[in-house]
Amino acid sequence: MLKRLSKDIKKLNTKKKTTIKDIANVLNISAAAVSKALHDDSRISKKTKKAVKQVAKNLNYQPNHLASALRKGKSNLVGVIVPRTNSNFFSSVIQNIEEVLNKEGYNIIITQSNESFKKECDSIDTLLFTQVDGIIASMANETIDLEYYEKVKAKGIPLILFDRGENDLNVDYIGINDYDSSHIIVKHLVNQGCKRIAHIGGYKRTRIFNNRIRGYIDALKKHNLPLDKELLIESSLTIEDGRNKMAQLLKLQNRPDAVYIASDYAALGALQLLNEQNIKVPEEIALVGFGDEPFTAMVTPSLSSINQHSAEIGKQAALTFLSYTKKKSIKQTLNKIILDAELVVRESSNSIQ
Amino acid sequence: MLKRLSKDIKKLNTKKKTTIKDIANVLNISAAAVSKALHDDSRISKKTKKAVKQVAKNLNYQPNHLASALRKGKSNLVGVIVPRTNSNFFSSVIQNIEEVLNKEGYNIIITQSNESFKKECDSIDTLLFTQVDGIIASMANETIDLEYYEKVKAKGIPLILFDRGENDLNVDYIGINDYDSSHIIVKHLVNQGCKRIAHIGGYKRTRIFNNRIRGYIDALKKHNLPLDKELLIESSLTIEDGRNKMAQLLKLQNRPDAVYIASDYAALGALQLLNEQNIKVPEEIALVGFGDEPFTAMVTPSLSSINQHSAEIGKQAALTFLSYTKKKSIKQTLNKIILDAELVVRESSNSIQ
DNA sequence: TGTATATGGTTAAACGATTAAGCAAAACTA
DNA sequence: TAGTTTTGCTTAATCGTTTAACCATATACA
Repeated sequence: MLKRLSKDIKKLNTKKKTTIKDIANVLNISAAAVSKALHDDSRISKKTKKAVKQVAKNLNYQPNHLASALRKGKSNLVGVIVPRTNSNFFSSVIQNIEEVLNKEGYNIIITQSNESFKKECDSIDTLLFTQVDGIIASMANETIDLEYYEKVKAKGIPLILFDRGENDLNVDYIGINDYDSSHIIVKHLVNQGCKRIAHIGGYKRTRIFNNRIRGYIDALKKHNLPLDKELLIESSLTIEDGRNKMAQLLKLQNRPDAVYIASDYAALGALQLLNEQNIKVPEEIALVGFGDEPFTAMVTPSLSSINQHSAEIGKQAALTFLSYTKKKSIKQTLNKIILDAELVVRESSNSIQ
Repeated sequence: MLKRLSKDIKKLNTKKKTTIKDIANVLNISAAAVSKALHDDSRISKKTKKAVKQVAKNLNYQPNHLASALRKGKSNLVGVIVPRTNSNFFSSVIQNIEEVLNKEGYNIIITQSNESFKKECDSIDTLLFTQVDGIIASMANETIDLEYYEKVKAKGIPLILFDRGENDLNVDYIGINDYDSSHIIVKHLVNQGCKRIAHIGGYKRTRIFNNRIRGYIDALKKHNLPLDKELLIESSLTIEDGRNKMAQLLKLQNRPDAVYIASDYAALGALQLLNEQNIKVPEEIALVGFGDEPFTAMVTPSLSSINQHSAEIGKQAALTFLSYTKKKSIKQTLNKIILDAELVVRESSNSIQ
């Protein structure tokens, strides 16, 4: 009796969130009925449903997501791990993932690894701790050890990789055809009359960059151009490093007449150096970047680049995750979606204007 | 009996996650004791604690975050809303928020409003639905109606705003001194000998941009410069619009000799146009941007800009949130943290080199 | 020796929503 | 009219963790 009283007092003091129980009390029905009514269960009469929804609105009822998640064993949360968010590619991918998943009642948790392996492992732990229903990730440059991702797989949580991540994990992957992209670029440059085409590529250990390098090498061969090792450089692909590696190329006795750079950011650094040194682009040296970041259209001269279809990658990644939620058994299979990339030709590689 | 059997079979089939109950069973103690042991409760002996932790490790126990969140009434999740993530400022703020909060056991959910009011409202709903313990936000350009934020306040969920968001909501705010920043910039330009200083500003309705505009006007007055309405332009501050508004300024009979632009992105657009038209920066027109994005140091000529202390803003925002978690009663008070901004002088406004 | 105080737990009730199982009343069927 | 089906709910268990309240035993103290 006393207990009940203190409880009632408590109810008066604290603006408690309304629960289905509160609704049930008002209508003198069971909480179960309320739950069912809110979910349009066929076993509840239209009249009751209407009443329940009305009261829910009046009391400003907000379902307790934690409770239903606990009961149902799923959180409706999807974790997204990206190397960084401040590139247009990743933020666009994220935006599209969010758009698709929100419609299906999922929310996303974004974490950035900042290209750090350790931070990436922490992110995975964090996401698992938060009981996400799935993880969509693009790996950090540093990541070679896949143990943490195996952990996710072992838990039976759907894992989808995009862009960075094609590897031996045997999980779904969405990305563009990096090997072909290199072919398209080299062919374009050859058509422009270039004969000494350099490549400032990413780290070979990262599969996508390795594919671009392989594509570059094979494309040279295809066009009967010799492979000059001085013209093939590994880079971290930041703006600064693009600048540095371009400086390295300029020091060569026999300079390249074109440079294909595996990232727009590095290409921007390279372009700035060329501009400063009054080296004419594309006349003296043609330039092609990768990623089609918005600024490529805005710099002078504008940068040719590869459109990675970030929106489509995001959508496909989300849809791939959703396909698992509809299956009964979660058996991860290697399911690669490889999109064709598209070369956007701009001033930096277009001499026939 | 049959029921119990089927349950046991189920246990064999599905790799069920281990719970505190499983640990309790192994050690023949109660689940409550396990819970307490894991939380280093003083009423549990060292011996038991040690045993519990050992078994937990062996069984690869991962606490069910949803269950504890439900029970404790808090999710240990903090929502972060930003206009977009693909600017260095916001991604740096986010990174620092995350760093501080992770240490205290909080995770963050990032959502981007894409400068859309509607998307921002959706984000708020989403975050409330996910039962976040707090929201740290920077408002979209569009946002004038504060009803949704009032909703957050009404629910008693700590709300902290940064950068965009100084307004009448009466909640904590962390930002830089925009008014003073304008003064610093104008003073610097005057010192460089500039006499006709233009300002491409943001939308007046957004308080921070309005403060920059007010600062600009007052600073002109202070230095006995006339205010020419033609030289004060409102802009969306994108790269494209920076270009357009600069074109507008170039059309004037009496061109400015300096332009102070309220965003580095717009400043970049302006700079590109000037470069294309071979207008010398800073000799003919000096340029100062805002935000100190990394690319300002990389463009030619490098752009002078205002350092907004993104890292510090992120840290302070996180710490402000944490201060609420330690208080008993959540009484939101207007608590502004205004950081002094810092002008980084680069080539675009430095004629005395 | 009897009482007080630690010590080291246990029990059981929550948190809020979901859901399998049950059950009464109404409606239909033959 | 008896039996079956449908309708529309209720009951009670459950998700995994936390925590207030309780209890037994050991130790301390006078």
